[in-house]
Amino acid sequence: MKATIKEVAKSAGVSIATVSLVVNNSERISPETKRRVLRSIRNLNYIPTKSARDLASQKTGNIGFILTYDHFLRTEPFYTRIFLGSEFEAREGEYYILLTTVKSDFKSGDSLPRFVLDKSVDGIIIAGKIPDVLIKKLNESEIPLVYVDFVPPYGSYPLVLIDNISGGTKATEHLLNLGHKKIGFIAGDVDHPSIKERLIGYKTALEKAGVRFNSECVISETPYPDRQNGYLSAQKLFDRCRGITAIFACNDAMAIGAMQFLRGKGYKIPRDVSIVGFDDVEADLMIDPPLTTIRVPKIELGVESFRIMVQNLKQKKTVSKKILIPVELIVRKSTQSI
Amino acid sequence: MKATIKEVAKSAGVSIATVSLVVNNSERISPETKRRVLRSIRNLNYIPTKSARDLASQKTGNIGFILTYDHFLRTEPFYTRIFLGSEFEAREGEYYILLTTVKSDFKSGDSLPRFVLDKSVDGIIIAGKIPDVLIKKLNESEIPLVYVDFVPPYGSYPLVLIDNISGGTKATEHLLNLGHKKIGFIAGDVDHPSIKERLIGYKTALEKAGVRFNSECVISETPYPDRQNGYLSAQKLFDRCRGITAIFACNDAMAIGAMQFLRGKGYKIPRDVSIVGFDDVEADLMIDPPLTTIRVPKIELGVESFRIMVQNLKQKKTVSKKILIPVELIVRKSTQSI
DNA sequence: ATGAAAGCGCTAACAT
DNA sequence: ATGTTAGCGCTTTCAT
Repeated sequence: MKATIKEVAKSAGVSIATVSLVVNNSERISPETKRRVLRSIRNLNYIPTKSARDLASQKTGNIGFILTYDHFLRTEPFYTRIFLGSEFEAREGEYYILLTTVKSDFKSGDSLPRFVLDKSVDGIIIAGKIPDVLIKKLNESEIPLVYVDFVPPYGSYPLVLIDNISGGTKATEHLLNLGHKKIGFIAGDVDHPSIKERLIGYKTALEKAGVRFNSECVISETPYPDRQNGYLSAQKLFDRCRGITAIFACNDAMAIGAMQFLRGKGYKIPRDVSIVGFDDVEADLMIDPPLTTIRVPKIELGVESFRIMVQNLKQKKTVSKKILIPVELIVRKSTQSI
Repeated sequence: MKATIKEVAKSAGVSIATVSLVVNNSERISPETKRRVLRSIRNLNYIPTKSARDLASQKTGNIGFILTYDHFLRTEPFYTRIFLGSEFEAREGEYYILLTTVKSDFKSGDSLPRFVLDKSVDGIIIAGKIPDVLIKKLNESEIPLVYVDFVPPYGSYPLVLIDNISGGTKATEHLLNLGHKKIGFIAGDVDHPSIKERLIGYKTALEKAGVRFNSECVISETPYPDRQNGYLSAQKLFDRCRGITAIFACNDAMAIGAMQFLRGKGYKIPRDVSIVGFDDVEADLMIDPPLTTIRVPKIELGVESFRIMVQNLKQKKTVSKKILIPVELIVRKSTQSI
C-alpha cells in the first residue's frame, strides 16, 4: 500500500524525525543524509498523509473560497476565473481549496459554510460582494480572511482590489478623447464599492476635461449587473437624457444588454453611439461589434489573494495589505470618434 | 478554544469511546447516555476535528471533482452547475469537494491532480469529456471513480448520463411535427459519445417519420461546440444543403451562433428557419427569439453523481450503475410550423 | 451498554 | 546533525 514515514526511515537508515525534517525542507540536515532520504522517498513513492500532518501540526492545509451563488453562476466567467487563479496558486503550495457558494440573500438564521463551523480551513478567501450578515459572522469566526474584489464595510483585512477608479477614468477619457461630451454611465448598483469608484473615475475624467457632470446621465436603478438590466438601463438613459452619444457601462454584461437595446432602436454602434464596458470577460467575442472595454486580470486577482493569504498564514500576524491590481483599456470596435 | 472529545467525555461523565459512538450514531448506546452526551456536545459547541477523524478512520472525507479547464470556463454555466449539484449534496453529508481543472490536452508527461497523487480523496467525480491519457492514469490510481456526462472508452464505472438519444429524438420530432422535412443537424464533435447519441435520436425520429436521412445535412467539422463554431457550422450547412427550414443544434451555444449567422443572412427566426438547441443553459434569456431547447437538469446530474459516489464508498464494492437522467423539450419561440 | 487502550502517521520539542 | 518521544484528536477492537 502507501508507504509511511517509518518505512522511509528504515530504508534510509535514519529516524522518522529526520525524514520529517527532510520532507519539510529543514536547513539543519546534512546534504548527504538528505540525499539518502530523498532517494528512499522516491523509491518507496512516499507521499505524506495529509490528515496525519494536519493533525500533528494543528493546521488544516485547506483554504476556503466563498462566492455567492449568483456570482458563481454568472454567465460571464468572472469570479470563476478568480477562483481558478487561486486554485492554480494553491497547487504550487501544499494547499487545497474548498469552494463553496452562499446564498446571495444570506440571513442571520442561515448556517455558515461547514468549513468555518468545523474549522477545516486555515483561512478564507472571499470573492465579490457578500451580504453584511455573513461578513459579520465570518469576522467573528477568528479565521484569517482575505477579500478580493470587495471592500467589506467593517473589519481590517488584506484586500485585493481592482483599480476601479483608474479604470473608470480610462474608459471615460477614451470616450472624451474621441470627442464625446454627452456620456451616459450605466452604473448598476451605486452602493457597491467598486461601482462607486468607477463613478469617481468617470467624474474625475469629465471634470478634467471640463465637461459638466449630469447626474441624470447616471443610471443606477437596476442594481444587478446583467444583460437584462443593461438593456433596461439603456432604455432609461435614453428616456431621460437627450443627446447621448456614448455610454460607459459598469461591466460587459450590461454593455451587451445596452447594445441590444440600441440595436433594437435602430442605432448603429459605434456610428451613432459609442460604448465601452468593464471587465473584459471575453464572454462573447462574437459580439458585434467587438466591445471596447477595461480589461481586468481576473486570474491575477485570484493568484494574488492566495499569495497574500499564505503570506499571512506564514507570518502568523495579519498584515492587512491592500493590493491594487491595475487595469488596461482594450480598444476594439464599439467606440469611434464623433 | 475548540472543545475536544475528551472534554465532552468528562462533561458527560462517560468515556471518549462513548462520545465517539454517539457522534457516529451508533445503535448500541442507551438513549439516556446518548441524551447526556448530546447535551454536553451542544454545551461545549463540540465539533469533531476532521484531520483526527480522517487519520483514525483511514479515510479522507474528501471527494475530488475533475473538469477540464475549457469546461469550467465555458460561457454557459453547464458544468459549473453540475459541480454545484455535487457540492450541494456534499454539504448534506460529511464530505468536502476538491475541485480541480485539468488541461484539455492533458498529455502523458503531465502530472495528475495533486489529490490523486497524495491520495487525499476517497473518490473522484469526473464531469464531461477528459483526455484518454488522463482516463487511463485515473483508472490506474485505484481511487473509486464516477463519470458524469461522459462515457469513458474503457473501465467500468458508475455513470450518470443525460438521456441524449431521447433528447435528440424529442428535438427532431418537435420539428417534424411542425411540418419540417429538411432539418439540418449541427453536430459539433460526432466522436463525442453524447453527440453520437443525439445523432441517433435525430436519425431515429427522421426514420420514424419516414423522412430520408441525408448525411450532407449533418455538420461536424467544427468540433468545439461554442458560438463561434455554431456560426461557422450554420454557414457550412447552408452552403452545402439546399432548402433547409429547420436546424437542430447539438447545444445552445451553437444554436445561438447559428442564429447569429441566420440573422446576418437576413433570415427571420422562426419565420424562415426554426431552430432548437440542447442543454437549456439559460445563458441568455435575452436571446431573441427565446430558444426552443432540450432542458438538461444539470444540478440533478451533480447531485446524482455525488450520491452514487457515496453509496459506492459505503458498500465498499463498486456498483457500476448507469443512471440516465431524463430530459425535457422546452418550447419557446425559435420554432414554428412551416 | 460502556470503557480501556492501542494505534492512525505525522510534527515538534527536547536530548544527545 | 540526528534521534527519542510525547502528543495531535479521533476510531476501533477487545474487555467487562
